[in-house]
Amino acid sequence: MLSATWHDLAVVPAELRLDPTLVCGQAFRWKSTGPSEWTCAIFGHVVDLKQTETSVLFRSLGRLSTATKSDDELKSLLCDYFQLHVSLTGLCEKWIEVDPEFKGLAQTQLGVRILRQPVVENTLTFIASSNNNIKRITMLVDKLCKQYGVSIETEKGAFHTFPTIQAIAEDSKIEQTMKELGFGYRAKYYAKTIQSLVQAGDPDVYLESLRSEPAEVARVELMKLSGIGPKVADCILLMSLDKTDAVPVDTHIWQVARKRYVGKSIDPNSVLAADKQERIRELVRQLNAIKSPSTKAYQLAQELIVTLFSPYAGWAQGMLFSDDLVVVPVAGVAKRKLEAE
DNA sequence: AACAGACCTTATAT
DNA sequence: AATATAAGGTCTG
Repeated sequence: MLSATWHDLAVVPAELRLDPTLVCGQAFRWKSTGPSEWTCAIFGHVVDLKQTETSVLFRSLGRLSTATKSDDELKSLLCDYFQLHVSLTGLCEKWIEVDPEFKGLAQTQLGVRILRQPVVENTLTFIASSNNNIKRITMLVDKLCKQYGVSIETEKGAFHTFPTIQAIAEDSKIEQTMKELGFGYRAKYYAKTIQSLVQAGDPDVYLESLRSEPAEVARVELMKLSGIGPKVADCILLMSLDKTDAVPVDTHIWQVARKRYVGKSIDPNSVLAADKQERIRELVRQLNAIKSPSTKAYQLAQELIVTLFSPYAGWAQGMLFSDDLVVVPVAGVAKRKLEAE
């Protein structure tokens, strides 16, 4: 079989670097298939990506009969997925004006973007993320796809699509199946969430309709689903529902916020309005007073990051989070900086 | 409204 | 080698 030819996504490395973007804990299905090469079954295709010195290339290694044949259409799907209409370098410039210390991140984490992922995939994936680690989340998502997804054969082997809600719903014993796959107590969350999504009509239509709702409304709706609390809801808002100011706060981002801003004074040259500067001082004071993680502590960290980096605070969080991870090349497993220290 | 405790499973630390 | 701790939290009481 003749290999498909590469096409150019036309994006410079400063705007998109695949390696950190695809392993920084927002997407869990891209497989490293070569130096600076990544492969995943998505949009009905097995998409192959390759980072070059000047751009990112893509090609389709195979597809479902229902998927588009057009390279241009696939290209526009990928441009949308990587949200290439957003200028990351432009955002970084703004963030540095507010917080000069962001300059370091703008160098080491440049090219780390927030993806715009299919809502169903993101929702189901992040239910597996609670009280869990990236390595096992990756493994579980892979098992989910192999269990309920569709296999597409390629020259690089078989890749499985992310399953539809309907495909999972056909299983009359979801909880039992997923327990056997290793999901543990989260299996019950899935059984419940799948059930309520099916009852709501077309799950894709419903979940995507949340894109046009205000963030607060969508957040409340998401949290009605079993296994989705405030943190996971914020992940879905940010990574699927276009809420660029949604800032998922976990134990690490809370620590990062404390470490970066407690005890630091606001830069005199900051372009932030006076009332925001005052609010930040107050938030930092309160953040300093709370020594252990709690709902309140997380809310403070969240408001602090939003106040600093709005209207794309979630994107700034993405770089803060990625910075807190260090990739161990040998195992290919993401490990925490703080752990290593 | 706020706050413990429990919780599947796996890997790493002690 | 047995045991504790932590992992992108959520649910329950």
